[in-house]
Amino acid sequence: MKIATWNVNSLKVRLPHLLEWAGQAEPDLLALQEIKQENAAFPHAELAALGYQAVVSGQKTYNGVALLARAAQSAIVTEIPGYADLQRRVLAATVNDLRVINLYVVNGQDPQSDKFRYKLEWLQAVTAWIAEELRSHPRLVVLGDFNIAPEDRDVYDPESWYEQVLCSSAERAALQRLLALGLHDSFRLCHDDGGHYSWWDYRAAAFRRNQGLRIDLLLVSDALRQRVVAAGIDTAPRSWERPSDHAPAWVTLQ
DNA sequence: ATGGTGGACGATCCA
Repeated sequence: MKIATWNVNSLKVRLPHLLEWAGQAEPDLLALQEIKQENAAFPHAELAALGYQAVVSGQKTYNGVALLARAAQSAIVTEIPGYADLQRRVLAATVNDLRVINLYVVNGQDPQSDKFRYKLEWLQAVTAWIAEELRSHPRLVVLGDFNIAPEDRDVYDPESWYEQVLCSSAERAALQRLLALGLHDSFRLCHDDGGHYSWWDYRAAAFRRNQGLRIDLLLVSDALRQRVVAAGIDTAPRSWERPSDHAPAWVTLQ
């Protein structure tokens, strides 16, 4: 089973890339972030033609997440329990024998900003929710745009990113608290080296120079760890015309 | 060089 995540940065603009990539890569399950459109605008028909059924938590202008799957999805959750949030950033579903949680983690802008406080508060609420989900769903995948590079080896220039947003110790500690629930970064179960990134700034020719960060993650629970066969990031779509600033990341499970 | 680009939307906000 192949599972993937992709921040498409506007599904309206990126639908041709999505159809092209999904048609080639053939994931069984694909989590999307930053679709930036309302549920009513979602391109169900185009994706159904590729064999996908979608569940959507859309929002106009900003945010918005979706889950595409070849199999039926059930027990849909679009809110973090007990945490009032107008921003559409989470989507959970049960697919086959897996529980899947799609996250578009708050960016945070700058460690001194109000948005950063929101990021940490949001991560705390999500972690509490996932702890609860794990109790009833031991076979859990948490995937999405985490807006956190877990370690310096996930950053092209750690010195210039030191204590900057996406890399700060406060964010990394929050991610570690999530992982400590019994989740594993599937990419790191398969690869030890640096230089692998999933996001490159649109500016300063960052992709051409491979100046990126690995911030799009697929976490698997203890019960799924032994089923991980391979993991990777498909950088090709980032080189296509008018790309998302993120590349799709994936994991295959036995 | 304290910038640069891109999406949404229609002046800035967000990333």
